[in-house]
Amino acid sequence: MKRRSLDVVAVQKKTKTNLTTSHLSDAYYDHDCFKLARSLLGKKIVRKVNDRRLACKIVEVESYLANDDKSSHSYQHKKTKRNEAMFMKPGTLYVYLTYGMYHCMNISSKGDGDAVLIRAAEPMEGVDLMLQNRQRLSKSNKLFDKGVLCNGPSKLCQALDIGLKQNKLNLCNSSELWLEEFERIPEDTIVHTKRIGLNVKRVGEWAMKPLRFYILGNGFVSKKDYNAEKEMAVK
DNA sequence: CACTAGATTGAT
DNA sequence: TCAATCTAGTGA
Repeated sequence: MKRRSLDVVAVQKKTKTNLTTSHLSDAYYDHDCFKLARSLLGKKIVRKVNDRRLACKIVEVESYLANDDKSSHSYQHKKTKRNEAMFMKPGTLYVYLTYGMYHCMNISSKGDGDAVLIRAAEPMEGVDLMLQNRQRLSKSNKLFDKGVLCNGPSKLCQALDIGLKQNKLNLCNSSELWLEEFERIPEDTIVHTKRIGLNVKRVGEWAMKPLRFYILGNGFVSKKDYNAEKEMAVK
């Protein structure tokens, strides 16, 4: 009896050690929503299913704020059953169902109710399995290629098989989903532009705010803003 | 309770 | 340009 409990402790210690070497830490996520959003670009999302490792590089994100941002689920810090994860500690995953059939994944940042939507990623590891997931979860009969695997928030969730089961998951200590350091993205190669899919009539000025960030020149972004890119070239 | 619109995707 | 598909949010 005594012997067995010691073994359990040993296993836990070993797991913890492994986690600290690869997982981005609590401290990493504890930054305001703008700063975290931009720093997420170039990081690697790692998903483990049935001992298979899937991974992709984050190339596009958006910030959603809890104050006056009418487009945010946490608008005016309103907490509901759906958006609870946005108010949990930085590094908590917020997954929600949209249009009755798709999922989107966000990461809670510092700031009560603020979160970052992961909009697109570049497939890196386990591409075959990601293709299978997409093929299985989408209704399409067509065969997908690598280019359209993760170039949208719900496509990404399909490719990584992320749904409501993963809502409220802690990215700092989960063995099924976490972030790793990967590539440093220089500030001057980050495009700042308005967010996608917002109803201007309903959201007002917040629909125009530059709260979408993506890696300049990356081919796995969901939608490029050539005007914003041109503006950058001038500077 | 009835009704509406949505942080999307894929087909026409 | 439009349908799929369903729930949170709103208002009676």
